[in-house]
Amino acid sequence: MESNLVVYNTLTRKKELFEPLNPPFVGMYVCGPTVYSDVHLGNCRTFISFDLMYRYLLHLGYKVRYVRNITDAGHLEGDRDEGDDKFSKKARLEKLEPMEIVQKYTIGFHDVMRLFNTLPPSVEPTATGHIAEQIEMVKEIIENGYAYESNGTIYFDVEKYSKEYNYTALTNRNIEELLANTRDLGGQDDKKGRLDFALWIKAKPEHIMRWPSPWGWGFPGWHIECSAMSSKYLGSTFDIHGGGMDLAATHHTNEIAQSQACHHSEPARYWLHTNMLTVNGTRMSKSAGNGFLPGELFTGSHPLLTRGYSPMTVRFFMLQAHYRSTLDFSNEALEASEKGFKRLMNACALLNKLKASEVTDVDINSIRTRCYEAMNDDFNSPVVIAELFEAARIINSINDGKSSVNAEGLESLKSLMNDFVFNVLGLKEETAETDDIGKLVGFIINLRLEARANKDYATSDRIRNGLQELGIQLKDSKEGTSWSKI
RNA sequence: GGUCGGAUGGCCGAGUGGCUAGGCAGAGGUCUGCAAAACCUCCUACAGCGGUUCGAAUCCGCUUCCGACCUCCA
Repeated sequence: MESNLVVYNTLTRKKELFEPLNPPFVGMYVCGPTVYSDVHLGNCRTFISFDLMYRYLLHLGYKVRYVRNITDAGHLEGDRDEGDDKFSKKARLEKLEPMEIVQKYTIGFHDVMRLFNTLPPSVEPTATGHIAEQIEMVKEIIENGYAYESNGTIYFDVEKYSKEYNYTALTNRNIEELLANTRDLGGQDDKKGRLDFALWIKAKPEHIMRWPSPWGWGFPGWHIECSAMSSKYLGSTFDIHGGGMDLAATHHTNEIAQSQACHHSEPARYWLHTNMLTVNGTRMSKSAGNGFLPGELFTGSHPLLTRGYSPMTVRFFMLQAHYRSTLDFSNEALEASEKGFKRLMNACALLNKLKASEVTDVDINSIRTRCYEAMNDDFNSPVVIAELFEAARIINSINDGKSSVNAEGLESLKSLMNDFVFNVLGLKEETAETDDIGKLVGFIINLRLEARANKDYATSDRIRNGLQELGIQLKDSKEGTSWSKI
């Protein structure tokens, strides 16, 4: 299988031709959410970005196994041995069992992902469902000499590892300086070096989420789950590993170290990182308290919003920016996206009503070519959208009788929009009109038509204005009156 | 402090050596009973200062400002 897809690889800080290990199969692992609270829009952006990539890879004909985990094991709030695990803390606050918390927010996450029209991953493994695999991996890392036990907790020995491997490959930082800082500040915990991180953590008496292990009762460190689950489902080396940029420095760096220490091979060949969603220029995050919840966005209940925006408006808004750029959130930007999205959807709807002519004076194939070029250039969805607006202009122009297409051109226009708007970008029409409403509106339109024929414009306008208030907009043209939801 | 990434027209955002996206907003026009939608036209920007070049928003250097990561976070 041949493709010209080029992706930006964080490992090399360059765009590289994407060549799967075993075409046509592609293995892609994306770090999923920690389900101890509602996902916010920043999380959603990442998953929408990877949904775009997943959809495009599928569109190109790859057989993709897309693995996205659910983190549901009790990781600590801080990096130290002190403090609660997030689930237990939340469980106490909500007076629930930790696994009730997990269930509640997992369902919430899935609901939101469905609203955003993301395709479900092929496998969605949970950390708690793979404790045995994690323990096995920790054992192997110990056997290979890259980890040590200290009071029932197992730490990864970063200093030792960094002598043989490039620990800072993803971030390009100077390991000597990092280690130097480490020793100065050392002293807390039972670690040898402060860069060392826990693979397995001994449970304190108050910890509810705990499992037996060769080192006593405990729970896995945060990073090991992704290493264990990605290698289980995708092999010790797979094609794409993705996640938010904030995970690169710590989580992904440690994942690479664990996998290398265990399997002696790079876990993934292409590391793809999505950029942050910002509010007033600052990163949206759980801890900063500036996170928008999807629900607040859809209903407009967030204090910073003047009104609500639909899931597809938000998806479209996000796809209008490249996944590696930061994207700033504002009312104005959302409003602009909402109008643009409707324009695109209206054009798609019009497409089914167009009639073919004998001649063609529009060029659809070059638009399609440019869409592929854009997607092949590191999934450049904003450029694809720009091209689709050009197609929308053509569709409207044909509808106005100012341009024409032959049957063949009309078909390629239809497949263009179907492929890119719906399949690749994953957008969908939200104003699914039921037959009943359609019949009702049709009946009212006919009544109004009679009024207009009698030049009774007062009645005609009253009907139009009334419908407008109910969210239905009438549009008069030579061919008759059409309508759409506002 | 270290590492990395930014600064694009009224706003949001692509691009990244010559052809100078796109959406929204704004102006004018066509159409229309009037609207709406649509179409056409206009508004043509790249933080500042130097340098390289026939040519730079795009490359190089400096300056200013902003952000992310280095601590849980997509």
